[in-house]
Amino acid sequence: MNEHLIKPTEGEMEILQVLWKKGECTVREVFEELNKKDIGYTTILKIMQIMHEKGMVDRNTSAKTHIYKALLNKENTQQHFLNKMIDTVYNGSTARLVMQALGNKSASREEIDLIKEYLEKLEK
Amino acid sequence: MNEHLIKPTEGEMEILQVLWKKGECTVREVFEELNKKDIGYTTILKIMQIMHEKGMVDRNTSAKTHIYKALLNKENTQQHFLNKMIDTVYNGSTARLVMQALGNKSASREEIDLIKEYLEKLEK
DNA sequence: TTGATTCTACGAATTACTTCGTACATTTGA
DNA sequence: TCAAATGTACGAAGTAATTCGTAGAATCAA
Repeated sequence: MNEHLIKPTEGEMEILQVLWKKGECTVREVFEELNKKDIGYTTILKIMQIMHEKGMVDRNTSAKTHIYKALLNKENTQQHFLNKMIDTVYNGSTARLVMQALGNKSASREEIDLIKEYLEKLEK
Repeated sequence: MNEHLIKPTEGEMEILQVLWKKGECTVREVFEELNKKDIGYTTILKIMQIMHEKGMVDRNTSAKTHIYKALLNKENTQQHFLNKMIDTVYNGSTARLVMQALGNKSASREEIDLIKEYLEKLEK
């Protein structure tokens, strides 16, 4: 797999999130999902066209309004970013990353329980 | 604190890693530490100069060879990247990130034990 | 002392992402 | 039917990071 296929930019990543969540989308749907930021419709369109050129998304152009679909696998893509981050930000230490993630306020009680369960399963 | 102060680029991050690890460094030391990649000496120099303009590093210019030192706090900076990643890559779920990190081959037995200990401590 | 080395500074080229205006086609609905 | 709305395509400008060549100063070593 080509490198660039699994290296979406930040903007591409936001669009991928929407595609992963909703399955298939028009540009307008993505635009509306993201419209917290003030960013133009044609900007989203352009990025999605570029993603198509790069092979990150598939699109159905049989109707006037094109329907887009992610071609990148969510888990692989996340893993890619995770590995890169462990490498460049945590100097290769998964444990450092995990502990920092757990230590911050963003990990709730439920999340921590979830993780403990997961660890028990990993044991076996 | 200005936004850009805690948003090093990828290249800047690699240099910060070295500065955090070694404390104080000349450009040449950073260059040598990173020289796995084939990247020129003046490139590193330039980035470090830009980091200085941005206020990310301090430098002592009393001698011909300048000595650089990180001004960014390691933990804050890592936290910043982590939060951003949880947000843009894991849709806000810390647990998803942690479990994926634990599930991959990069988490060794020892690292997992370390994390379990850490969780026990968190309990109290 | 003087030639080689090492260093900084500067500037320019390159690359890549983002952003949006505009043109033009299609669809819709009054 | 025809004006408004909605859509795509295209190109160009803006922004930021990376890369390195070259010039000139300082240092070093024979």
